[in-house]
Amino acid sequence: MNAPDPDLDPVVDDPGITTFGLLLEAHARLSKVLDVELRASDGITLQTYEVLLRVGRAPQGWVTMSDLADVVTLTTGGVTRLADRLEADGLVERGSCPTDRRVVHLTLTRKGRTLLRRASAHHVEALDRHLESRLDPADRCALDRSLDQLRRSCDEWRPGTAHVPADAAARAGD
Amino acid sequence: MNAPDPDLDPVVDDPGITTFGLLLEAHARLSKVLDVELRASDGITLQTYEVLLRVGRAPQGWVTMSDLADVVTLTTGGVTRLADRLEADGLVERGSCPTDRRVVHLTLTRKGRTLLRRASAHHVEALDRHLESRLDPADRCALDRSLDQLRRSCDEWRPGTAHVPADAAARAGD
DNA sequence: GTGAACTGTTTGACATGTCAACGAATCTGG
DNA sequence: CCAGATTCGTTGACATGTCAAACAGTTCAC
Repeated sequence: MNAPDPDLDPVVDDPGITTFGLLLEAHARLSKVLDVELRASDGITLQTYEVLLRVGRAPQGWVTMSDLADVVTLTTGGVTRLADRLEADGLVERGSCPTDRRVVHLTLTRKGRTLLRRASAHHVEALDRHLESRLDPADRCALDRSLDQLRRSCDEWRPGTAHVPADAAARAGD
Repeated sequence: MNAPDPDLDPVVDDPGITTFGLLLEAHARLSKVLDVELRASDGITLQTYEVLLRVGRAPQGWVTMSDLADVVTLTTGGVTRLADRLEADGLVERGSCPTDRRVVHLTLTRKGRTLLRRASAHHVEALDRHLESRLDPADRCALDRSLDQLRRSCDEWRPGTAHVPADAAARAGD
C-alpha cells in the first residue's frame, strides 16, 4: 500500500530538484566539516568565524547589526542574541554610531582580532583540503559564476514577484 | 583605532573563502526564496517538502528515522521531533519494521502523498524560475559536477583526517 | 516645525535543534 | 546460550533562532 507512487516520478526527477538537492547537501556537509575542524583547531564555531571575518574585514572596521543580519542570514533579533554571546566571550564590542544614534557599531576586540588571524590560517588550510584541491580548475570558475548568479537573482526577487496563483495563497491550509 | 587590519588581508582574501562564501549565500538565499514560495503555494516549509519528497520517492515507500536524519542533516533527536510534528499534521505515519523492532518506518499518509504531488508542481516551477532559467547551460553541468564532488569528498572525511590534536584523532573510527 | 511614516535594535513568548543519557533490540564471539 | 558492544529511537535539559510588539531615533511632507 505504500510503494513509491508512479505518478510522482515524472515530477520528482526534475533536474532542478537534483541540482538544488546537491546544493543543499554540499552546503550541509562542507559546513559540518569546516565547523568541526574550526572547533578542534580554535574552539569556535563556523558561525563565529564568519562573524569575526565580516567584522574584521569591514572597510571601516565595524558593521551594524543589520549589516550582519544580512550576511549571516539571520533576523535582526537573532543577531542581537548572537552579538550578546560574542560580546560575553569578549570577541566583539558594541559601540554607538556618531551620526545615527539608533545604530550599533560592532567592532572586534583585540582578542577577537587575534583569534580571527589564527583561525583564518587554519580555515584557509581546511578550505584548501576540502574545496580547492577537490575541484577541477575549469569547473571552479563556473562554480563561482553560477553561485554568484544564483545569489544575485535571489536578491532581486521580492515576494509577489512570482506568479503564484491568487487563490493559492488563500488555500494554504492543511 | 579599529581600521581593518592590513595583516589580515592576505589571509581573508583567499579564493577558497570567496567560493565558500558564495556557497553559503547562494544556499541561504535560494532556500529562503523557495521556502517563502512553498509556504505561499502549499502552506508547508521547504523542510517539510524535503521530508515528503524523500519519503515519497524511497524505493519501498518508507524510510527509517536514521535515513531521514542523514538526508535532512539533523541529529536523530531532531528527526524524532520533526516526525512528531509531521505526524501531528497527518502527513506521515510511524510504522514498525517487521525485521528489526528497534527501527521505525516512516511512510506518507494519503494526505501527505497528495500534498507532495501538489507541492512538487509548484516547487519545480519555482526552481525553473530561480535556478534553471538563471544559469548558463554549460555552467550548469560544471555546477552539478562540482557540488557532487564536494558532497562526496566531505562524506569520505572523518574527524582526525585533518591535522588536529591527537586526542581528537583517537576517536576516528566508527 | 510638527506629525506621520519609517528604520534600527531589543525583548518576551515560543519554535526548533543539539547533546548526552537512556532503554530496548540486535549483533558478536566465546 | 550469554555478556558485552553496538545500533535505533526517544527524552530532558538546554542552546539558538523566529516573530511580532515595543521603543527610540530619523526622515519626509506639509
